[in-house]
Amino acid sequence: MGHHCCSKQKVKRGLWSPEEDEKLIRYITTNGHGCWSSVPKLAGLQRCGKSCRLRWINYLRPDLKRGSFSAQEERTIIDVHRIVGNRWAQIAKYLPGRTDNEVKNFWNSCIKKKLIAQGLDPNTHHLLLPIDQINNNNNNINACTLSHIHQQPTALVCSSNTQMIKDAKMDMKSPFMTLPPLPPPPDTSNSIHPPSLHGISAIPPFEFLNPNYVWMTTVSDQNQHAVMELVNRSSMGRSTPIGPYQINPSGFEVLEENYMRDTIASLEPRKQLEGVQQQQEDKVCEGKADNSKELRNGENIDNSFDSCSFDLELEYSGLLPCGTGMYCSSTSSSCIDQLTWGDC
DNA sequence: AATTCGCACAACCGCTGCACT
DNA sequence: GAGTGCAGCGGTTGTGCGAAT
Repeated sequence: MGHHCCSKQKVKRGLWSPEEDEKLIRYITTNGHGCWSSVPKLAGLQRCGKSCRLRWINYLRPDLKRGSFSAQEERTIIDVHRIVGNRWAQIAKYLPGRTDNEVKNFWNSCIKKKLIAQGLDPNTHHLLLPIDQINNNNNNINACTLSHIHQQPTALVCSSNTQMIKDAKMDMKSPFMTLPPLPPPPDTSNSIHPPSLHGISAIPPFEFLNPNYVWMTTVSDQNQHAVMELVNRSSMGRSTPIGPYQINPSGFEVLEENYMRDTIASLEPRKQLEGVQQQQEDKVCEGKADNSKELRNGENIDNSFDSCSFDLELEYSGLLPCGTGMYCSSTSSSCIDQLTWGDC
C-alpha cells in the first residue's frame, strides 16, 4: 500500500538502504528536488515522493546537525514550546541544523519527562501540584505569588529592576513575561525581528509581531539582563488585581497561541513590519492603548483575549536563572527553587 | 545465552493550507 | 468560488539496539 499521493505506484516502505540514500543524494545534489512527486521516478527509486522528501529533510540534508542536543538547544526548545506549543517546525527554526522531527522526538523522549519530573505539565508548562500543596511546602510565598507562578511557572523572568516592575503596576490579559534571549531563526529572508540585545534577538518574533503587545526592552544597571515587558495595550489603565482562582491557568495561553498563529499567518511580512513599526511608534508617542486596530477580517484582536490580568505589584521578587533550564526566585528559598533540571 | 523491556529515532499516515487553474 | 495537486506539518507507529532479567 502506498501513500494516497502515489497509490498507483509500487512503492517500497520502511528503512532506507544506503543505496537508496545514495541515489537520492546524487539526484538532488545535481538536479535539486523540484517537484517531490517526480523525484523517485527521476532518481530511480521505488519510493513515493513524500517519503523521499522526508528522507532528505530529516536525514540526508547536508546542513543537518547530528548528535545530541546541547543544554542551550534544550532550553530553547522549552522556551519556544511554552510559547508556540507543539509546533515543532516553528521550534526547529530556532535550532539550526535540527529538524522538526528531531525536535519532536527529543521532546517526547526527554524534555517531556523532565518537565513531568519537575512537576510541570509539559503541555501547559504549568505546575501540576495544586496550589494548596505548594503553599504547604513553602510559607515564604504568598498566595498571589503562587497564583502567578501557577499560571506561568516557566515564565522566565530575569529582572533586577524591581522598582520598574513595581512602577509598572498594571493589568495584563497576558502574562508579564521575560524570556532569556533566543537566537532568531536562521532564515531571515521573510521575517522581521524584534529589537536585539548584543546582537541577539531578545524577543521571540511571535510576540514581537504581536501588535497587541508593546515591547519595552531595558537593560538593568546591575546585571545587564534584558528585561522585556509584555504590556497589553488595550488593558492598560484598568486595575483589576486578581486572586489565585480568578483565572483559568491555561486559558490565556490558548488564546495567545491562537492569536499569534492567526496573526502571523494572516500578515504579509511587509505589512507585519510596517504594522509593528507603526504600533511601536504609536506606543512611544501616545503611550496609550489603541483598541481600534483590527488586523484581520474585522475581528478585533483585543477580543481574542479573555480578561486575565496580573497585578505586578504583588509579584516578582526577582526570578533568576537557576541551573541550565529552570528559573527560580533569587530572594527566597521556595519550592520553585527546587525546580532544577536533572540529567536527561 | 535467551528473552524481555525500554528507549531513541526513523518513517509513515492523515490532515491542512496554499497555489494554481 | 470550486476543484485539484502539492508541500508541509504534527501525531503515531515501527524498528533497531542496548540494558536488564
